[in-house]
Amino acid sequence: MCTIYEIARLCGVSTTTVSRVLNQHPYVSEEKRQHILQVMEEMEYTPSSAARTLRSHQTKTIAVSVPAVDHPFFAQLIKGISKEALDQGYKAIVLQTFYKESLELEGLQLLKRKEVDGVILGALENKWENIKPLLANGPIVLANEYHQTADIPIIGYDEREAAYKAVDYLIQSGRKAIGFCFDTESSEAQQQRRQGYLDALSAHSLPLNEDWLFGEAFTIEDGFRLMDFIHVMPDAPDAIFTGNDQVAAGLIKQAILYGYQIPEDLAIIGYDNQDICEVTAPTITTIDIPIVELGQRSVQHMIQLLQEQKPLQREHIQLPTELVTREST
Amino acid sequence: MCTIYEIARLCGVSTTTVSRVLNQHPYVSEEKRQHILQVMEEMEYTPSSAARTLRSHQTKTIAVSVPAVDHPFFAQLIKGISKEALDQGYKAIVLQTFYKESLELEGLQLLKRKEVDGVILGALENKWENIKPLLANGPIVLANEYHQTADIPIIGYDEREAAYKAVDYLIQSGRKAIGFCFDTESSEAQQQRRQGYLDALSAHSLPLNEDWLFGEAFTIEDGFRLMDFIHVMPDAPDAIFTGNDQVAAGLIKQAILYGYQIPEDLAIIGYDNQDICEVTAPTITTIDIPIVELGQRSVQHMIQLLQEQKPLQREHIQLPTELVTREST
DNA sequence: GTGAAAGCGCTAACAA
DNA sequence: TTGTTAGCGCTTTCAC
Repeated sequence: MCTIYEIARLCGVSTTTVSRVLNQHPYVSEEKRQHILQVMEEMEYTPSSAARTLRSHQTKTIAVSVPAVDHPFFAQLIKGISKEALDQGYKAIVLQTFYKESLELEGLQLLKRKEVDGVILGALENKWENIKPLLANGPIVLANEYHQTADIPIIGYDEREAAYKAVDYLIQSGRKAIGFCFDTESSEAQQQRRQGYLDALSAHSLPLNEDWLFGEAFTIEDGFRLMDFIHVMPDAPDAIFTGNDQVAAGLIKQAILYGYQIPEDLAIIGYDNQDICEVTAPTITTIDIPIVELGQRSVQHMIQLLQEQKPLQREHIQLPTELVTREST
Repeated sequence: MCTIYEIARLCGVSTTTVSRVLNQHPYVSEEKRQHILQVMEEMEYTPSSAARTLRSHQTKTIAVSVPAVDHPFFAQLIKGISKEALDQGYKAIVLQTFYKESLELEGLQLLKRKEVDGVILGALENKWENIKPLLANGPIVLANEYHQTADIPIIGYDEREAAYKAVDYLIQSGRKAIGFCFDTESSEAQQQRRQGYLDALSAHSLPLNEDWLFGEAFTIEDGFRLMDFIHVMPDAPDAIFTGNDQVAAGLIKQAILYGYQIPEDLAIIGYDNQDICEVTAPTITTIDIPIVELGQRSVQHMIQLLQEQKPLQREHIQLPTELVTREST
C-alpha cells in the first residue's frame, strides 16, 4: 500500500502533480502524466478512499433501507439499485429495518455520521416528522413508497391506478364480493392502493364490506393463514386483490387444499409479477411493476441530486404498471 | 456538523480529552467526562467516520459478493450477513457479479482500496489464483462455496452428504434413472455435490448416464426449458435431483403441463428449502440449509479475523443440512 | 489526569 | 505548468 508521496518521490515531482493526474486535472505535461501513470501501475498504487472522503466530504456511497432483503420485491429493488450505483461509481450499503421504526432510524444515522452521501428509502416505517430533520445531513429519496407532503423526490408508480385496474378487471369478469389485502395500515402507498380499490368499487356501485379488508399480509404463510380465515367466514368474498404475489400464492395453495376451484370459486390477483406467479397451479394474475428500473431511477435521481447540490424538491415520478392476466382470474 | 475541536473548546479541554471520552479511555475525570458527554449531546456531535478510518485504517465495513441479490438463496444469505454485521457495528456493502469474473474482480478492488475491511464471497467466479493475491489487502471468507486448497475460512455445509441423502432417498423409493442438475461446472461446491450424486449411484450399483447431467440450471425459466428438453428425450430419467428449488419448481410446472404425474412419472428434489416449495402443486421435496445462519457465521468469523489480526488459516466449517420430504417424491 | 503536537493520505488555494 | 503548504477530523505518543 503506497501513497501519493511515494509516487511523487519516485517520479521526482510534487504530490500536487500526482494528485492532478489522479483527478484528470488539465495542467500536467503529457510527458509527466505518462510517467506518473506508469509508476502508479508498477507500484500498484490505489488511492485511499478514506483520505479522499475526509477531504472532499463525499463517500461515494448510498444507503438503501428496506424492511428485509429476502422479500422478492425488495431483493429486486436492491438488485437495480446496487447495479446502477456500481455503474456510476458508487457503492450501495444495505440496511434492513425488519419493519421496525427504531432500526430504520438507526440506519439513518449513517447519513448523520456522513458515512453515506444519501439514502434511498424503499419503505417508510417512521412518521415523516422523525425522518425530516435528517435531510439536513443529505438527500433522501423515496422509492416505492409514497408520502403526501414530504419535499423529496418520490419514485414509484400509480398505486391507485394499478389497484383500480385490478379490481375493475375482477368486477368486469362478474365478481361482486371483492376482498383487499394490505400489509401495514401506516404506509401511504398502501392507502393509495386502497383508494384505487374503493374507487373501482364505487365506479361500479358496489358497496364496501369492511370484513373484506385483510391486513398484515406479507408472506406466503400469511396467505395460508388468511385462507384459513376466509374459509370459515360466513360471508366470504368471491375474489381477492392481494398486495403481493407471495400472499396470492399462499391463498391459492391453501384454497386448493380446501377444495376450492380457482378462479371459479375464488378469483385472485397478486401484485409485483414475481417468478412465483408462473409456477403455482393455477398461475397468478398480477400487476407488473418495473421494479429493477425503479431502483435504477432512484439511484440516477440521487446522484443527480448529489451533483447539483441544489435544494431537495418534491417531485413525483410514476413508472407504468400493467395488469398481467393468468389462470387465477 | 461540529468537530471534536468545537466540543473541546466549548468544554475548555483539549481535543485529546474529548477523544478519550469518545473511546472510553479510562484516564478522564468523571466530572469532565460527564460535561463533555452532555455538550456532545447538545451539539448533536457525531464523529466523522472518514477521519477515524484515515487514522485507524479500519472501515468497519464488510463487502458481500454474490452473483445476484434477487436469487432467493443469496437474498437470504445477505439477510443474515447484513443483520449480523449491523449487530456487530459493521456495515455491509453488496456486490453483484452477475456470474461474471470481471465484475467479481472489480468488486474485490474495494479491498485493495481499503474501502472495506474484508470480503465474504458467496460464490466464486474466478480461479483462485486470481483472487489469492488480494489476501494481502485483507481477509476473505468463503460462504457457501468450496475450494480445495485455498487457505481461508470456508463456511458451508457438506454438499456431498446433502446430495447423497437426496439421491439415496430417490433410489430407496425405487427410482433407477436419476438425473442431476447443476449450475456451473466450475464451482467446486457443485462438484462436491455431484460427487455425492455419483457416490449414491455407485453405492446402489447404478450406472451413470451422462445424458442425465444437466448444466446451466439457475432459474424457474431454466426449469421450464429443461423439462421441454427432457420431455423429448428418448431415454428420460424417472427422477431428478435439481440444484435449487427454482429449477425444481419450473420442472414441476412444465411437467404437469405435459401431463406428467408427479411423483409417479417423475420424482423431483430441490435444494435450499425456499418458500416456493410449499406453493407448487405438488409441493417440493428438498434439502434444508440454514442459510441465514450461514451468513451470520461468516460475519462472526470475519470479525474475529479482523480483530485477532492473526494470519488467515484454512478452516472448514460445515453446518447441518436436512432432507425435507414433500409431495414431489 | 491532561494537553501539545504530529500525522493518517489527499486536495486545492496560492505562489512561483 | 509546477510546487509549497495548510488543512480535512481524529488518535496517539510523549511530556508534564
